[in-house]
Amino acid sequence: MKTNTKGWYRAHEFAQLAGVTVRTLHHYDRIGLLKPGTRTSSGYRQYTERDLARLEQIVVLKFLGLPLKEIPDLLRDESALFDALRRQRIVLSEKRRRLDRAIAAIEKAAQSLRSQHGPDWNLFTQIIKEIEMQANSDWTKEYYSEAAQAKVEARKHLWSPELQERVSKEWARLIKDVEAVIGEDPASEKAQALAARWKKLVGEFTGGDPEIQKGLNKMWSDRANWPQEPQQNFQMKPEVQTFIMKAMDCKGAAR
Amino acid sequence: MKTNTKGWYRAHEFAQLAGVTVRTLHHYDRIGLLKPGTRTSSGYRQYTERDLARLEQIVVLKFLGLPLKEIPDLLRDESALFDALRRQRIVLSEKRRRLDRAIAAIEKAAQSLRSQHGPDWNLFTQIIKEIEMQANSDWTKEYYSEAAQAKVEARKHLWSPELQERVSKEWARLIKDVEAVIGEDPASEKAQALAARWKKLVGEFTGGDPEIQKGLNKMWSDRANWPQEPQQNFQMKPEVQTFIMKAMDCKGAAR
DNA sequence: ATCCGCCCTGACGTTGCGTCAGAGTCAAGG
DNA sequence: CCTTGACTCTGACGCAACGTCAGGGCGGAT
Repeated sequence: MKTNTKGWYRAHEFAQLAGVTVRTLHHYDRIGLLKPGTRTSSGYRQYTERDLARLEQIVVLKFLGLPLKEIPDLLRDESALFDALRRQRIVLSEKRRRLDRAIAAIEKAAQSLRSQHGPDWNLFTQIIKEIEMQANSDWTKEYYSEAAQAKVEARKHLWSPELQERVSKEWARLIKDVEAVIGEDPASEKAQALAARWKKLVGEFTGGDPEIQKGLNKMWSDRANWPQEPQQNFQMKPEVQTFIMKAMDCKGAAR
Repeated sequence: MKTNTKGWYRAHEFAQLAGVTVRTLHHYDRIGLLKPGTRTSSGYRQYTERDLARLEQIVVLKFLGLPLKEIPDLLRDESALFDALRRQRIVLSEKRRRLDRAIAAIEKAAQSLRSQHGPDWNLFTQIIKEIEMQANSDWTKEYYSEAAQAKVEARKHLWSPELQERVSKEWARLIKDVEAVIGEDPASEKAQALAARWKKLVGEFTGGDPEIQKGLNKMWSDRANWPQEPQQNFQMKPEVQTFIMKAMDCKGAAR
């Protein structure tokens, strides 16, 4: 270990070794991500070889787009790390798809604008809006934070085909059942039973993650179709949705 | 124009029409990007059909990754818009390349980790660092803001081969000349003449853009090699750089 | 009259540092 | 010994584009 003649690094050299700035080191220190083991009597940070190893790991994970506040956990728990990497791969692919769409939009627009003599905003807007629509058909984008999106994506892959099969069938039956009693009192026992089934299914689908459920509810609150993800289409009439919402509200109020 | 029975939209409906949130409208109002023409006596925003058209344009440009604060200019000046779109395409491609690298990193790492029985941080770190290096060989990333990067990229394409040829030759000569007088007084006339030539060349290379120059200086201040962009290598000894910096400082002080 | 839904204006939170400002420290040169 | 000059430290504000309360009005329907 040629840790320099002193046996430790000062901020500037340490930062250069890892290709970051001194400010970054201060930041990491403050948020507790990387604290130098010791300080001099005058308060100078003393970084060691071990700190360098950790910093390099941090830099790598940051490069992969992982948020700083998750990194401590990931460095402590290997399985969490692998999990995060799997999720992150999916997130990154999705980001790339979005970028591709944006690039395609620019190119298409530029093309049509060159062929015209002047700029045609209508055409321009239309072209890009079309491509935007494609993006929006990816429903998670609208209702989930990036972190939650990752979770959703991760869950998708945890889903065994059988589980998918079962849930989708149950959902179809449930929707049918609801349609049958749609005129009745949302506070009736029948309706309440349906609401309970509904809640349970949502729980299975979301894996009990409150963040994912929140997004789902948000979606239902202004759209009435289910994501057409695998092959199934859980489209339901607005009344079905309204009814269930009411029934669940009753329950909440009756609590 | 079926602008609703009232002839104008309230925040919520207007927002839904354009696929944004009310908060977004407030934001755009505050920053002056999109102000409703009128307000009711009680302060309610009244959006018109024309506002909708503008908002749609804004949404499109935002989708393409353009910063909000540039959008007003772009909507006013068509040539500026085209220019921005050209630059943005380059920026987006570059972003995509970075994403690709990150994805490749994860996949490579995952692969090698699967073949091992346990996780091997060294290997892992190494793999990703390699890929990171590729990214860093793209020098602009380290010293320019995204906006400035776009400008740099744009300039690259404006560079005629002859201009490139000329500048690179001049630069080589200049470096040689500086090496010859390196022991002398940075305030001497000779040195000052060289500093002037230096400044002029930097001006030609950067197109006079202060932001690009700033990045260049930043780079010089902690590294002493020129980007090996086209084929040329403008590597110079640290002393050369130090000397020129001093000479330029003298001039600044003598002002 | 009242209720529900929508509207308003602050104002703080987020992410990862950049960028001063003001002040102390350390090693070398005069 | 004192002065530089190169580093170091700790705040604290800035940025991009809103999200998310909090606290308090408006408007139309019942």
